[in-house]
Amino acid sequence: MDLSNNTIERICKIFGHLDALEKKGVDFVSSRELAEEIGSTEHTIRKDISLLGGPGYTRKGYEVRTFKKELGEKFLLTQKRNACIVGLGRLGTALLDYENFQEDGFEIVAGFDCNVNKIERIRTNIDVFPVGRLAEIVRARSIELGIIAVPAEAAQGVVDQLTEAGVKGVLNFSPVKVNVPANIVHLDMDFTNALRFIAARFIMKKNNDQK
Amino acid sequence: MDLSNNTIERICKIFGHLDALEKKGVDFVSSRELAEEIGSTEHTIRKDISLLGGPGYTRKGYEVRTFKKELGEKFLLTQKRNACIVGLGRLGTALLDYENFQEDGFEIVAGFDCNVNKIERIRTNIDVFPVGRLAEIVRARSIELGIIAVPAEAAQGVVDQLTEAGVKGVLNFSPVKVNVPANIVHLDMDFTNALRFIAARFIMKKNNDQK
DNA sequence: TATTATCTGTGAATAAATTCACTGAATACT
DNA sequence: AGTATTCAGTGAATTTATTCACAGATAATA
Repeated sequence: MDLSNNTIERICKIFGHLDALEKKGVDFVSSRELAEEIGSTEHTIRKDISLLGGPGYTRKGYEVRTFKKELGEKFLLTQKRNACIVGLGRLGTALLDYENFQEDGFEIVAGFDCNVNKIERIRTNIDVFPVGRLAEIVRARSIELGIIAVPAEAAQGVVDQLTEAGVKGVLNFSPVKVNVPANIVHLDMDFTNALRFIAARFIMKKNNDQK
Repeated sequence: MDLSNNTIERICKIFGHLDALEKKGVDFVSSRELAEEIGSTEHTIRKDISLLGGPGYTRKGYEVRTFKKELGEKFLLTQKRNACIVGLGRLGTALLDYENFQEDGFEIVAGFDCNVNKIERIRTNIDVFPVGRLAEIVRARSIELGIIAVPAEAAQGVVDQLTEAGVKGVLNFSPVKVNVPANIVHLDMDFTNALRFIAARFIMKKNNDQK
């Protein structure tokens, strides 16, 4: 099984939507509805799902509960995955109690910062530690995912420590590209780039409309 | 000129990297170096750049200063773009003084929240207002970009108000898909989906390695 | 029970994105 | 000088992703 990044991204969105539907008590959902919800086409969705062999029912669509369960078992979040946040500035502390993580199978089990004063001041029910204890805690708590919320200049160092300590994935919020070993998955979320992207898109749209 | 989203995304990353290089005092950069930095190939980069008609020099590459300037003029950030943040919880306030925005041509000129107590308590040099004044302030301050940091259930309503008031782009941090009119550019940044994506990728990677 | 409508699943067709392969040009080196 | 090297630019080839088109199946309808 070899899914493209595009497919994986859509599958993740589908999973989120199935979760919402399940909570609403909806039993079935069609490829058309899913497509509309996640911003794609029914053809693409069906192709994606066909790669997973998911069972769909004529004139009904996919059964929300079993389909979600299947996706969960196949590669998502059957078991809880432990994560940690490194860098407890404004963004890091905001992420520390971002409730949606917990709801969705990800548990933040530790926070780290190099500034001990900051650590003492943080009021949260999540344990916080100095960065010096990172490797130790990552191993002790079976942390699989590292979330980077440190300033640009510190990001690569933190990533190195995390991968050294054995995390399997890194979500990078710092505004620099980080290098990770080939066997580690990582994703950059650069807010400035996101704004640039939006600005660039609407400039282009304007140009095209003028034509 | 009709650039694909992939191309635009790469161009944005290139722009960011050119900015960093300029600050370091580097004069020229090759397609190979850019590719490595943004995680692509030199071929793709050259194709992207050729669509813009950027001038490259034999055995030297692209001149950092002029190339960055060209990109800026073409569609990015020649002039400052005003943005606002709606929702001043932990994430919203963190974004309020995310310094990188200012450095990069985006200026947060207002924050909004429905909870007046919260508004009064915020200590920042950015003006904050009740959501009721959103349309008024968006117009008065020529706000082009809206950044959504409200809870899921409030997101669509805020987006509607923002687009009604005339913003051109929306960056959505809430964990739901929002609908925008066709002429508005928007981008969803769902943290949970990002973690899911990473988890899914590394599960797949593990499966492939076992083969 | 027959008919119609709707939805999946999938091979084929199309479109899009990436990579290749090569030309031309300027620098560096001998 | 002359030669080798490195880099941009670009049409062609290839790969990848999306869309189409239709068969098969079941539910709804009459």
